[in-house]
Amino acid sequence: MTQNSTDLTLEQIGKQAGVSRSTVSRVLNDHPDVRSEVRARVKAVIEDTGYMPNQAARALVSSRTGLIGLVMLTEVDELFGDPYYSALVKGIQLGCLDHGLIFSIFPVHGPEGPSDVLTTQIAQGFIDGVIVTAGPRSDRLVSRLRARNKRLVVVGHPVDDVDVLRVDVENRAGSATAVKHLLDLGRSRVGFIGPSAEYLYGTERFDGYKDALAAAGREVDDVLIRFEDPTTEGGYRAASTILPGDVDAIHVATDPMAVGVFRSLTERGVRIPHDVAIVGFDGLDRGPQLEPSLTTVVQPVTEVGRMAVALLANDSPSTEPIILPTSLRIGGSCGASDFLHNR
Amino acid sequence: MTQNSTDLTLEQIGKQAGVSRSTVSRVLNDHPDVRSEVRARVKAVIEDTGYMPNQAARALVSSRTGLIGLVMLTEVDELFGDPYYSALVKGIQLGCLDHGLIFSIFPVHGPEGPSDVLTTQIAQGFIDGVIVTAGPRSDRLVSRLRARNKRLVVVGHPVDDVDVLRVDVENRAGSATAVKHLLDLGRSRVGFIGPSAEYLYGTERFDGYKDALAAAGREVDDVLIRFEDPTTEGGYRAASTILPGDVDAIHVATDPMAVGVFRSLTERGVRIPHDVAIVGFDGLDRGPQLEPSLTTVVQPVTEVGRMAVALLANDSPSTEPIILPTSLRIGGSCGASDFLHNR
DNA sequence: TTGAAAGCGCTAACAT
DNA sequence: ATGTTAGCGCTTTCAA
Repeated sequence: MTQNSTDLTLEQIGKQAGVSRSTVSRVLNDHPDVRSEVRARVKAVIEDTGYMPNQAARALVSSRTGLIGLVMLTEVDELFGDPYYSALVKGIQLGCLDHGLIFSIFPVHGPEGPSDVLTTQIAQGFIDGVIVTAGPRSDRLVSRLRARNKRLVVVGHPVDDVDVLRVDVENRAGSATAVKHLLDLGRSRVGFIGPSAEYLYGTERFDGYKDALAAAGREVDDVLIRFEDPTTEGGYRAASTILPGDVDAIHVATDPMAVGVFRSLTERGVRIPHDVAIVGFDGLDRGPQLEPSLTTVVQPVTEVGRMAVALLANDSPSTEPIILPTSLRIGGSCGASDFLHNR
Repeated sequence: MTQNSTDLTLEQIGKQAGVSRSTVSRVLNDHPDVRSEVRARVKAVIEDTGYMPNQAARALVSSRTGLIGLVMLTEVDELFGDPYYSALVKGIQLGCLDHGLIFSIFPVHGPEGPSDVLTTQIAQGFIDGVIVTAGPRSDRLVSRLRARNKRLVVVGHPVDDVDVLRVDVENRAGSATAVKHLLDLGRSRVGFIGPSAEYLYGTERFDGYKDALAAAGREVDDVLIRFEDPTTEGGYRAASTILPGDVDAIHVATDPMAVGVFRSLTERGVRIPHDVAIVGFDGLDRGPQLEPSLTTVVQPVTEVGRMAVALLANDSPSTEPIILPTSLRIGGSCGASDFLHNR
C-alpha cells in the first residue's frame, strides 16, 4: 500500500513557512509559545498543502496511538443483534468523538482461539487501552490483559482486581426500586426471575430484590424465585414453573426474560398487570415492545460506554469504579395506572 | 498511558541472544539468511521474554499499520440492528483473521460532521485501507477518500471510478433467476417491487427482472411495477397500490420489503402463494421469518466482506471488480411445492 | 551469514 | 519565541 505521493513532512511545511520543524510541531500541538503571526503563517501553509502529520511517527515518539480496543466475548454477528451492545457501542463511539479516539472491535470467542490476535496486536503497543465487556468468562481475559500491563476498563461486571477501572450501573439499587414500586402499589407476593449466578449483575439485582423486601419487613419466599438463562426462553421456562396463584407481581431482572414471562403468563390466561404485575430491567432503546408496555428499570448503557472511554482517555490515577444510576420507567405492566384509577 | 514497564526492544533481545539488532529483526520477519542455529537461539529468547515488536515503529518505517477502516453511512446503533451489516462485518472480521489485520468501524452520518474524524485519522497514514459500504451518498465519500490516495474497496455499490476496487453480488442475474423461476412455475403476470432509483442495486435487480421477461418473450407492464423505500413500510405501501387481480406473482427486490408485501396481501385476503407467489432478495441469516417461508435470492454478504479484506490485503494491481454469484433459496412463498403437487 | 549505520517523521529537552 | 539536537524502535541498505 503506497503512501500518498504528496505526503509532506514537518520539515517541508517548515521550509515553506520559513520556520523550523519544531515551530510547526508547536503550532500543530497548540503550544502557547508561538507568535500569533507565525502561527497564522504556518497554519496557512498547513491548510494550503492539506498536510496531515504521520500518526505512526507520533505514536512512536509519544507511545500513544489514539486507538482503543473493545473486547467482547461474543461472535461479531451475535453482537450485532443485541440491543445492549448496540447501545454500548454507540456510547463508546460518542466517547471516542469526545476524545478524538478510534475504536476497534475485537470479538473473542473464548480465552483461546482468535484471542491471539488480541494478545498479538493489542499487546504490541498499538492500542492504548481496552474496554472489556462483561461475561461469564471475562475474568481470565481481564487478568491476561492486566498481565500485558494494558490500561483497562471493565464494563458491566464487578472485578476483584482493585487496579482495574470499572464502569457499571446501580444494579442492586435499581432492582430494589423496582420491587419497592411493586410493594407500594399494594402487591404482596412479589417474585423474582433473574439470570443464574454466573451472571454477576443478576446476583446484584437479586440482592436489590431482597433489600426491598427486607426494607418492607417481608420474608423472602423461595417458591417465588427462579434463576435461568437471561434470555426470552429462560424467562419463559422460569415463569412456567411458578404457580400463578402464588404471585401477584414479579420483578424480572432482564427485559428479554420479561418477554418470556409475558408469553408464559399470557398462554396460561394470567392477565398483566391485573393478576400479576411485571417490572423488568434494562430499558434499552431497541429492546422489546410488549403489550401492555413494560415497566422497567432503565440502565444508561450508552452513558456507560461513553464513560468507559472517558476513563481510558484521562490518565487520572483514580481507580474508583464509576457506578451510574438507573431509573424506573413506568409502563402498563406494573399496574401503576390501574392503581391510581381504582383508588 | 504507560507502556509495559518490561517493554523490550530489538536491541535488548539481540544482546541477550548474543547477536545484533538486525539479526533479531531478520528472525522476526522470517528472512532466509539466518543460520538455523542462531535463529533458534533468538527465537528462544523472544519466547522467554515475551517480547513483541513495537507496532508504531514498524508502521513508521514500513508505512503499513495493519489497520483497515470500515466506513458506513449510518449511525452506529442503526447499523447494529441491520442483518446486512451484521453479515458484512462478520465477513470482514473473518477476512481480518485471514490476513492478520484489525478493522475499525467509522460510522459517518453524512459527508460532513463526524466524517472529519475520518479525514483526520484515516488520511493520516494510520489506516492502510478503507472498505466503504454502499449508500445513496457514498459517491462523494469515495471521491474524498480517493483524493486522499487511500487504498479503497467499495462493497455493494457500482462506482464510476475505474481505479476503485469493488466487491459486489450478481444483482441482475439474481433477480433474473428469481423471475425466471416464477415464470417456469407457470405464473404469467409477474410484478416487481423494488427500491427507488437512488439505490443502484435496486436498478440492477430491476434490470434482471426485465431480462427474464424479455427472455421469456413477455412484455414489461408498468401496472405491475412499483418503487419505494427498501424497507418493510416501503414494501407495504408498494403492494397496497397493486390490484391483487392484476398479478399472480411478484419479485420483491429486498426481503424487508417482502415482509411489507406479505402484510399488505394478507390483510386483503390474498393467499400466498396460491393467489400471488413471492420471491424476495437478500436471504440473510438474521433476516425475516415469514409464513409461508420466503423464497428468496441469497446474496453471499459474508463472503463479500471477506473478499473485500482480501482485496485490500493483496497489493495486486488488478482493479477488476469481484462479483459474487447469488443463489435461489426455495421456500413456500413461490409455490414451487404446490406446483409439483398439482401436476 | 552477520553487523554497522542510516533514517522513517515526529516530539521534547535544551540552547539561544 | 524559535531553532538545534537527540532520540522513539524498527527495517533496510551497505560492508565485511
